[in-house]
Amino acid sequence: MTDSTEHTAPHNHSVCIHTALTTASQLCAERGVQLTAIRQQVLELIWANHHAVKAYDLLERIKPLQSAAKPATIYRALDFLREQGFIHRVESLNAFVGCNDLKSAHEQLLLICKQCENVEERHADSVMQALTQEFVLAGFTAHHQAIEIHGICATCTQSNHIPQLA
Amino acid sequence: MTDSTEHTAPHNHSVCIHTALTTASQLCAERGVQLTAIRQQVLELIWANHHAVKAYDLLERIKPLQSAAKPATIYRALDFLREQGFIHRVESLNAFVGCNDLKSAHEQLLLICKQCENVEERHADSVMQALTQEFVLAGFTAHHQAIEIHGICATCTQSNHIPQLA
DNA sequence: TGGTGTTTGTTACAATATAACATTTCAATT
DNA sequence: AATTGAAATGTTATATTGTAACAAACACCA
Repeated sequence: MTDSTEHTAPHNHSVCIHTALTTASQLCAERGVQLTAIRQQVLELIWANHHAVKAYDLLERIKPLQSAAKPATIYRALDFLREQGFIHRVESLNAFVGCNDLKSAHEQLLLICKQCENVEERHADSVMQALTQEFVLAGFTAHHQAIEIHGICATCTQSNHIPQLA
Repeated sequence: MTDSTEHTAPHNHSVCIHTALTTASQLCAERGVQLTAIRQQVLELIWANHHAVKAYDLLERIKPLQSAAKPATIYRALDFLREQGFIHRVESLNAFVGCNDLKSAHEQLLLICKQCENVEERHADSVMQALTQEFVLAGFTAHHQAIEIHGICATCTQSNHIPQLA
C-alpha cells in the first residue's frame, strides 16, 4: 500500500499499530534503551488513530492502566519517544503523532486535515531539497525543522463531493 | 538593503519599526479597521527587535502604558494583528514576530536562530512551489502553513568564527 | 442623539508544561 | 544473594500559555 493517501484512506489500522510497536521494540533493543510499560502504553495510545493527541488526553487514557499517572508521567514518556524518533510533536496543535518512518531519519512534512483531523507524514524530497538550497542562500545551518500544513485531505475532499445517501 | 541576512545582520532597526507601523496604519485605514492604541503599542513592542516575543512578556512590557492590561488584552491585540497579517505566530516557540512583508500574502518560512534568537522571514518561492507540487500529489488542499526552521543564522556563524578581541 | 457593533475591562478558569526531590526498580556486578 | 549505581517513576507544587463570559466604554452612523 503506497498510494498517496495511505494513512488517511480507510485501512487496516491494527497493522499500523503493530508495526509501530514492534519496530519501536526492536529499535530500543538495538539501542540498549528500555521500552517500559508506560512508554509502550503511551506509544500505543498515540497510535490509536492517525490524529495528533494531546498530552492530557493521553493522561486520561492511560489512567486505567497506570493509576498513579500524573502530567510528568506523560511528558517523560513523550520526551523519551521523541528522543527515539518514535513520535513527532505537532507544534501548531500542541499535540503528538506517531512517526511512520522509524527507519530513516527523514525530516517530516505534516499534512493536517481540519476535517477528519488525521495527520499524514510525507517525505517530499523536492521540498527538502529546495529548503536546503534556501539555507545555503541564507547562510543558515538548520538543526531541526517543523513543516506543518493545515487544510483538507484527499479522503475528506472526495467524501465531501459524494452525495449523501438518502 | 537586500542581501541574504538583511534582518539578522546589524542594521538601522528604527527603520524596521517605522516601516511596520506606518504600513500597518495605512492598511488599517484602507481596510476600515481600527489600529487602536493598544494594538499599535503591541505591534511596536513586537517590533522592538527581531526576536519572537511571548504573550506574557508583551503583557509585562505594555503595563507601563496600559495599567489595566490583562492576558485578554494582549491576546485580543495579537488576534487582531494576526488577522490583519501584521504578525506571525511562531508555533514552535509559542511566540510572535512581526511580519516584514505586509503587502504580499506570501506564505512564510521562518529561520529561527538558537543563538541570537532572531527570526528571519523568507519567501523561498522554490520551496513553496515544491510544496504545492506535493499537495497535488497528496490530493491535499492547503489553507495555512507553518514552516519553522531552527538552527544558527549567518551572522552568528560568522561571529563564531571570528577570534575574540583580547 | 440614539442605537448598534466594536473594543476594552474584569474575573475566573482551562489547558499545557516543568521543577524539584523522594522513592522504586532493575540490571550488572561482587 | 547482597551491593550498588543509574534509570525510571512517584509525588507535590508551580510555572506558563491561553480562553470564556459578561459588563462597561467607546465609535460610528442613521
